[in-house]
Amino acid sequence: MNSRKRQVMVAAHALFVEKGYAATSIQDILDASHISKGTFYNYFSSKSELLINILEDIKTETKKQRLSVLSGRQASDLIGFSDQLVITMEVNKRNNLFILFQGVFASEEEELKQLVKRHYLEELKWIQSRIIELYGKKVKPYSLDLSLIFLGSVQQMIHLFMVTKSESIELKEIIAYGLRRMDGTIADVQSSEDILVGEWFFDKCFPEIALSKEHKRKNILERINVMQQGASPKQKELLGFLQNEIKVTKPRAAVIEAVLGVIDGREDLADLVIDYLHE
Amino acid sequence: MNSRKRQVMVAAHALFVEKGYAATSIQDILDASHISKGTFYNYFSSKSELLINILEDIKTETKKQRLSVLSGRQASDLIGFSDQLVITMEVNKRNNLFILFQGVFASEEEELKQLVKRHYLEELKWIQSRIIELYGKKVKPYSLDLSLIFLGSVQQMIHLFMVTKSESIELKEIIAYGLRRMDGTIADVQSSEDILVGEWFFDKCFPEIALSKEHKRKNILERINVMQQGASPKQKELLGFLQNEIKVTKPRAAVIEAVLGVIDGREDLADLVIDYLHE
DNA sequence: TACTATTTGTACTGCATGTACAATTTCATC
DNA sequence: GATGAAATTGTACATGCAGTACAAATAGTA
Repeated sequence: MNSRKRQVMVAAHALFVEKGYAATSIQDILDASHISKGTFYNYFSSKSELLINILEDIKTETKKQRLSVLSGRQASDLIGFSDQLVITMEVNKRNNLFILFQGVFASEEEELKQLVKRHYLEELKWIQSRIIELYGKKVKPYSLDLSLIFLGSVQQMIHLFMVTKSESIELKEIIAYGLRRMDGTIADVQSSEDILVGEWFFDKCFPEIALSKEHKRKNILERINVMQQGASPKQKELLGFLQNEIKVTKPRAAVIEAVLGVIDGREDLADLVIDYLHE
Repeated sequence: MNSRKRQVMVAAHALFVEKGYAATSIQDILDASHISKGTFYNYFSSKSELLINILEDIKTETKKQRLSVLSGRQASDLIGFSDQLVITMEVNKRNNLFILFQGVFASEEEELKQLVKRHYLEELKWIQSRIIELYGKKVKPYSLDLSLIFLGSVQQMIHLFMVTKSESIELKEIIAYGLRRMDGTIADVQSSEDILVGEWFFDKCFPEIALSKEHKRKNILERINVMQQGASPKQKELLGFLQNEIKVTKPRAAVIEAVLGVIDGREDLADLVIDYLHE
């Protein structure tokens, strides 16, 4: 990316984190990044568009880190999930995203609001899919409820600690506590068969956010990429085959299932692929 | 209150709910309430002070409604708690408080931020004390954790429905679901003796928010007031005695306990009073 | 009616976003 | 090193907002 543009984004990012979005005027950004107003409006049509750029940067950075945490581990590894959550929350904290999002949500910039909304729904969807991967298909009917309870609890706790400026408790502990509660809650909702939102909420209300076929495929390919890191040549060959076959218009389901049968740590992948093929 | 001031507050309140705080300019308020700028600044030193006035109105209104819901019922009545929560959340929704608070939190008005912070901590504290009343002293060590989980889950669900503009689920259902989960969670944390925040968090971090002696006394007097509605003359006499005795510098504990022994629905009150006397 | 308090209208300051554009600098290419 | 296109700058300008100041008009009251 253009170095001037990057320069502005870095300076603005720092200012937003330090003083907040609303409190940072464009003049502040011009001063901090040593550029003129004209140049600024060459690259960004407004302060809010600048923020959109920054947020998208953060988003892709988070996604990358989350995937790298998982490399070499199974998708059904609880520690892996916990680490992913810690990383996510740390990024949020480091970038003051809680405050930033709150400000955006109350602002009048429609585009920004949409971005934050979409980001929220995607994060929720991600937690939901990870919960299914971790706890198995039996929790599927309760997966969205569980996600809401988990995310809500954790965020509420973080919020309390931020409000009281209390540094005594670590993100890691909060998330670990939330995950411990998850076990109890799963047993609870399963035994009572108690459902509030239902697993298909997204598909009904927001088809564009729901895991579309493309979305699922991308997911699978990403997962395969992660699995390939450090795999044996034989495993790599199998994974490579899957990668190509998935992309084909009419994947040969029987062959794929056979290949899946001899892949190490296939369980999570198999679930995803079978779900994908059967749609 | 001065009718002009009220007139401004009503108009501004409507505008804030409709368009949001940030999006409402003072000029909008002047137009809507048909007053001049001069008059506005006679009554309020700024837009944020106006909002503070409105929020305080809403707060006292909520408190009043919450108490009236409880009249004629025991404090340990789960339905009563549920109704109180529904009322609270309905007020929040009607006044767009979620959005309003978010905006405030991201703004630069220190006084407003403090108000919202305090309000949040007080609400949390209220939920905590109600949970103890409802589920007994045995949940005390877990009461703050439970409050955070409950409030977080419910808010997260409401947030999801607001973001997706889905009207299909009622506040009442959400709260009922949250309370059903509470039972499971209580069993869970009790059997594992798992504590994250600890019951004394407020006392350690925020002594001014914690239930001070005065605060507790006020609480008891309010509760007695509620109990007096519709009570028999005899009961009223007993309650009236308590009301006076509590206010005294050195309340006669033995007498109070004797009187408590013959009051209908004394259990909750007795807990509060004994806790108050033993401090 | 006369006195007082409230209310109004208007004009002003200061700061913010955003536009327009001519003047200047930078930089690759010849 | 000269040249021309592209990037960058500085400046002036339009607009809208919060908040101040104050003289003039109005309403309420005794």
